[in-house]
Amino acid sequence: MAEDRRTRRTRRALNDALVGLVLERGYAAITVEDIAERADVARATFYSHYRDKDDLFTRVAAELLDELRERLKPLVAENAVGFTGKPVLEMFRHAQDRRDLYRIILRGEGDGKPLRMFTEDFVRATGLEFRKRAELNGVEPRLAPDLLARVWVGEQTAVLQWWVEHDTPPMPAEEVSRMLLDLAVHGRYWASGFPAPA
Amino acid sequence: MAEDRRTRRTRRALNDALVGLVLERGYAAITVEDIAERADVARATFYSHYRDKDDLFTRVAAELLDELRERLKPLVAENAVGFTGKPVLEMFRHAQDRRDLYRIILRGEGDGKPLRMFTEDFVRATGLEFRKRAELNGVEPRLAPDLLARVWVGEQTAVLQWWVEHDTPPMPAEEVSRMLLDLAVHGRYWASGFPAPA
DNA sequence: TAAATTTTCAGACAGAATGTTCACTAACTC
DNA sequence: GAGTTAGTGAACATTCTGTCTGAAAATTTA
Repeated sequence: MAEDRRTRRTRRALNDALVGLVLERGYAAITVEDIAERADVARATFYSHYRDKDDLFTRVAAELLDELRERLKPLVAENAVGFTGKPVLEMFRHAQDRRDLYRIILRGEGDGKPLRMFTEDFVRATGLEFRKRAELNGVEPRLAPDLLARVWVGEQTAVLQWWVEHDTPPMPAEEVSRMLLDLAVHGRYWASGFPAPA
Repeated sequence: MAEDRRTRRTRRALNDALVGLVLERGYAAITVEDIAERADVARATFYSHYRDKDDLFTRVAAELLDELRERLKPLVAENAVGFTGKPVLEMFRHAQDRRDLYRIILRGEGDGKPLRMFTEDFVRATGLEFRKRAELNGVEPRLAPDLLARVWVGEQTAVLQWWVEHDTPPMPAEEVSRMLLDLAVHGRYWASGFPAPA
């Protein structure tokens, strides 16, 4: 028995209503009533699907994360040797496709809970990757992989946020991900045009 | 006429109560009643000082920012030529002194509003600094200063958050700020132990 | 110290949003 | 077409909000 068409429809409508409203008015300013109204659904129906506003937002964010993981999976497996920009680029593309949702999550709406989910997940995966890579290539990291992962994730989310907040993209996904990679590889002196010190 | 001692006392009590409660239960879970109770103040008194919960949090965060700016001021003026780690170190020290407040802000409590204030302010100052420095030294940035500022702020806040979330600091302020600086200067290949590619 | 000013207090109030329940109707699956 | 499941709308108690009292307490000022 496949999922009932009605539940699919109302869930979808509620998800969309949430994202739209949060984008317009901010998470704190909207009520369950508002969401139900925009979705054209009775308020009681909302509660038969989600415990509360938070529950809805959390699930929407979790689904986005699943979607992202799914898109990244084939790319991370492939390049276990060196750093390539492929996963980074794919994330920017994903953000382009689902810009509204990325926006509100990266803004820290919902008391930052969805953003924390996103970040923590990201840090975990990155840290793992860094450690694996160091071991595989027999190199000794000069900095703790955990710290390195935080920094890398921090950079990426900062730029991602900046990028999605523009109504019209300030540069294509390819360009911004290339810049980010160059910066990570060469460091800030390189990027700012200064000659590197001793 | 100096400020009435009573207002100083109750404001202080309300500020502390807010920070403590948010740390324990999260911003969304606490009510004005809770804050007033912990501060041992009538609820009506709360409203004679602040418009609502948000207003209180916003002002507390703004005061922290002022405090930080005050501590940073002498350090940024002095080193207009090269990059030194002094302002970074000072920020970590400030975070150490006011750890609880830093924690809740960096967690994105209060729908991320205080965090956005923090970040935006930081980005603005950093961007300005970058531009000034490039001009002063007659170098041509390879990346837009704005983007560079975002990245730098993203790195710093990510590490800062990681650092304050430990009950006992994982490393002293001096060490973490030095690491961060090394990383920014030399880039990720250097940090991870890989030989830099062409 | 006394008078004048300001702040705090406790309680009451209407309004808004929450989360639950229920009997009924509509839509869907098989 | 029969049987099952989901959505409806209305009602309900509860909680929190923000505002407003008049009286009591603490403070500043003279």
